[in-house]
Amino acid sequence: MSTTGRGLHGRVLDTLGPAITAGEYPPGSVLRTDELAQRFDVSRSVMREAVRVLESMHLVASRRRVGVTVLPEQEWNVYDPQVIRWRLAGAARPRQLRSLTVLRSAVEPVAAGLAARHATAEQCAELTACALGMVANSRGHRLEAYLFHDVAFHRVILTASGNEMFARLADVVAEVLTGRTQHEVMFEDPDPAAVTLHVQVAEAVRAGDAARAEQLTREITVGALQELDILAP
Amino acid sequence: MSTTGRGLHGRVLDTLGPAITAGEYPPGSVLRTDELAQRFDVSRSVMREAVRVLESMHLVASRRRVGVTVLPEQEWNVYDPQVIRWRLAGAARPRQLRSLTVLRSAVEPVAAGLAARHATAEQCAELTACALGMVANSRGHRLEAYLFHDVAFHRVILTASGNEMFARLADVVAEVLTGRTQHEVMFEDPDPAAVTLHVQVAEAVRAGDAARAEQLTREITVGALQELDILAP
DNA sequence: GGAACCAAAAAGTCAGACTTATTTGTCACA
DNA sequence: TGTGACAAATAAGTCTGACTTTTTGGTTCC
Repeated sequence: MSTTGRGLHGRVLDTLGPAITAGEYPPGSVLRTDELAQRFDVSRSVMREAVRVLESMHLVASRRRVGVTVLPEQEWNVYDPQVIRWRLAGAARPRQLRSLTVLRSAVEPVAAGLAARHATAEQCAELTACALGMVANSRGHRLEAYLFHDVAFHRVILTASGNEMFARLADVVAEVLTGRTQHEVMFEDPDPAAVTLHVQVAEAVRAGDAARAEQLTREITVGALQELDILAP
Repeated sequence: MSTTGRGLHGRVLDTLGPAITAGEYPPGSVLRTDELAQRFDVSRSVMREAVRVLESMHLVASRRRVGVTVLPEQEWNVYDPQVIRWRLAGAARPRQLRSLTVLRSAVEPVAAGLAARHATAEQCAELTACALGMVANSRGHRLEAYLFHDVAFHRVILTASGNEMFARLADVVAEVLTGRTQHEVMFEDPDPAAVTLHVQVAEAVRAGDAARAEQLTREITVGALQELDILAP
């Protein structure tokens, strides 16, 4: 499913990346390239490539005569899909899921508003199809099929916004939605109110009603926040 | 000021990164590692490290027997600070500035709302100081000092939100604000209404009035959108 | 006690030989 | 004529060993 895997250096990253993002090496820890190369049984060149990638993610900094230093969390490129995946796979998963859901609550309503202005006829059709698919699978433990349409729905919204920054969050949102279904609400049918909201958003986008699309999407994301007990008291 | 520079591979990236993000090599273009190494007069190991970094940014994909293929724009990690810097430095600057401003308009109001709930007394004080600094430099062509406080203001809002994803956008917002001043409005004094809004946001955050902080910040970002002729008709 | 100097350590760089996967082209066979 | 298997070419991938450069920390001398 996930990650690079391509090449030896990718194999090393699959182990080292999750370890670092899991906080296994506290910030300030010093690693030595040669020792790592030995530990992973690869040549120094391969290990150097792996370190370079970690460095470009700001997970570590390499300094002469010192070694490879693990950087504090606030330095990390937390928008790097790879980093996000590593963190979602580790103990930081709940916190990562929360921060991503808050990000969603900021981005998706605005994206929906823009989609209402910029969506093509084709995108409107696809959006409606997704909403209908959600309705059709909203009862009777058809969570897998429901999730499929839910993910597709949000992906269309984000790409139809016409903003590349929003569009690039589609994969992240997909993983949040998938993760939520697979952990919290796995056994219950989805909230009927949420399903209705999706249908209404599709309508609003089709009608070109930006304000309404934004407001309705805001209600959807508020629901997502409440699921995680992130409330506005 | 900017970029890595550290090491030979960094030097290579300083040239290759901007070239690729500028679209100098159309998507699908094939580069060969050996040829690049020759062109930049570095060893293959160094060039491989550079390619690995570009690969982790999803700017290129390396495949055996084929070469290093330039990926289409929609694959790029557009949230990577390095990529953002490269694009801001090139011909794509206006478009990049626009998409980032739209992102700001989505994120900052929500961040301000969260800041109103989570900001410490110290952060509130700093925010007020920033707002006052803006007022003090809002007249008489003191744009540099004004910008300094403006940048600091937005940085405090984003970090005080308590959300790591928002906090990591502080540098990006800083560059947008700086870029805007250095190009568009360089010679005019800032809009008095905008200055007032900043003061009011600081007040709202201090008072813990999340809804008001969010609404006022929304007005600020709407102004930023209007400056770039991104309107809501 | 401070400044200059020296030695060690670890990353950085390079060159060359070798391996492996993938593509493309060719040839034989149906 | 089309199709499948096989062979050759190609470029990335890997490994090794020697060398360079920077930085740090200690030591010595004034």
